[in-house]
Amino acid sequence: MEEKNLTAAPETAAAEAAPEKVSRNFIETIIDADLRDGVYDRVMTRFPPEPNGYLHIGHAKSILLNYGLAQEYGGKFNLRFDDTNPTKEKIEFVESIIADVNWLGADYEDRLFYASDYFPQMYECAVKLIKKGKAFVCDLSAEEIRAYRGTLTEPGKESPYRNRSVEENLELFERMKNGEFADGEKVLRAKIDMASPNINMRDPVIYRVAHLTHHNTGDAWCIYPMYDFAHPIEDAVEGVTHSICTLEFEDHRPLYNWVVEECEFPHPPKQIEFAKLYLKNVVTGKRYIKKLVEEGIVDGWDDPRLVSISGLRRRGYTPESIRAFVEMSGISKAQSIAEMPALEYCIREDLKLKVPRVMAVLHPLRLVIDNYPEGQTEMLEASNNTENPELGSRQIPFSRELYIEQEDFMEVPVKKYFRLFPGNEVRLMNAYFVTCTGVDKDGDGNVTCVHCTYDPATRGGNSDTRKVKGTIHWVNAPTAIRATARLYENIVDEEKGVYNEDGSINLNPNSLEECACFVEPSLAGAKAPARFQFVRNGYFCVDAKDDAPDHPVYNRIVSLKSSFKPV
RNA sequence: UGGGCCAUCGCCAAGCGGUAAGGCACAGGACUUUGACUCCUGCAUUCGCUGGUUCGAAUCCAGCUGGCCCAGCCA
Repeated sequence: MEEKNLTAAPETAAAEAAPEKVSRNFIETIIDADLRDGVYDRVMTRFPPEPNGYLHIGHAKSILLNYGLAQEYGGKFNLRFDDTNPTKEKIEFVESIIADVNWLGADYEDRLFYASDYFPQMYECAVKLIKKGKAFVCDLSAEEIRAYRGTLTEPGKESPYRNRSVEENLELFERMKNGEFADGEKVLRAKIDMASPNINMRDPVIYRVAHLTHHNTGDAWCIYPMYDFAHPIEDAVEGVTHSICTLEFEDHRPLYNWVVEECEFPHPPKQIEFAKLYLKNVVTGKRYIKKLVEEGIVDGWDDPRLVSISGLRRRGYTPESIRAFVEMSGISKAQSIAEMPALEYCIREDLKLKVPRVMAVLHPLRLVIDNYPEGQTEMLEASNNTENPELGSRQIPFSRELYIEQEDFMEVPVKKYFRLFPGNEVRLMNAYFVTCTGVDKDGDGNVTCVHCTYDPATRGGNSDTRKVKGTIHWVNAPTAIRATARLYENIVDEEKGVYNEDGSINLNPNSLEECACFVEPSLAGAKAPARFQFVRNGYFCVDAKDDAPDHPVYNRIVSLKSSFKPV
């Protein structure tokens, strides 16, 4: 006890001086040990997408994890397209992936690679295996191979072609390369163990014939390596030290290690698996999103309701907020599902001090200040961000006619309502105290206009004599800019989960509300990706796709939190 | 019922034999020219279960239970 306290004191002092110490994740623990034990003397990671679709939030975790690790250890990070299967890959996807990785800020410097650029090395590795008697050309059909593979509980049977001579295998493999065989006619297989309890080790196919034009290598090849053979070679060739992938590849690790060992790479990379990032009540499946796009339910792969990187970008999320979310979510091997409120917290937190806070009225209601001089307009000063003075202030016009939010007026107030209602006084933010004196109604009894009187002594929103409980925002009617605000909600109906019983997506019919709104004149000319807080409403950004000079369009990134819940 | 992996608060997640960090969410309260922000306060006598080892176990051992992944010439 005594002794512990004596030693604890200086440690505590040191800990206070040092930046806050966050616990290390299991991958960092492994890398620390590797560096300490001299297994590696540097760190190189990589993000290896197949260019067969768009990236989503789950990929962001992998990108930022790999990039972050390289940064942390003063190492290198590569972007590499794992393009070994031309049937699924398109240049369109390589372009979108590059754009997304760049936007996220994962800097691969000049190290943008294509697995297909290593086809010659891979071919040489295959020849080497054949010469070592570790690979053979197999004539079995796909169906036969499947049948010979055995099952999860029964061992497989060896291929009748397993014991071909090295010479014959060499000749046949070369003829495969030369295009003498049709697709599916022959494959090259690793010779490992048909009785292995790990099915990946039962003489896996490592090369197949495919007479196809590849987006990068054109018609140079008609044989293509399989992932399990290609990937370890890609990593080894680039000098990757820690090859980080997701959990479903755990069973492939023995094969990964077999390949690097049999191909005799001097500094073999190490595969480490972590759990993917899933989000609750979110659609990430390619074929589901494809369907939503095709049916016109969403506006393309970058629809702001999707969690594709491009969708998040268009929605107004910042790379910083996504990085914060990924860091907040942590790295482990436990299958996990994060919740949207955590992501929303991250973007609010990021934008809080960074963006101007301005006034916009989403659902307008006219307000007339009857005792304000007709035809007069005055300019009032408003802070751009009350929590960050560096953002300065601006002048906003004020006159007799304004718009306020429909929600901010109730003819018959509910309990604890401290906004505008007949007889009540509120503050118009940055302007004056006003008291509601009455309303105008249309033939159906709907309130069309609220009448108030103002107190000239409260200019700027201050009073020496009294306080008001409510402060509401407004825009000056004559100078307001008409705009469209898109209010997004989850595209999935969260009450019932993502999928219906028939497997279709359980859509939220209210996932998009388009408002004809008014914004204050200071927003004139704002261009994407400009972001703002619309005070009391949420964070918004200029839509990158549909915004036009004569018709501004704003996307709601995220609403503000609210503890006001009328019964 | 072969193999691999996982199991700590509603959701993430530290912890690595010395007596349960932190974040999100949530609930109170203070403050407030945003019912926001900020600030306080609360939120696992307990770590899937059952035994065992130990002075001491979330941490070690054994058995069980539950979940995820694998039988593409996809990645």
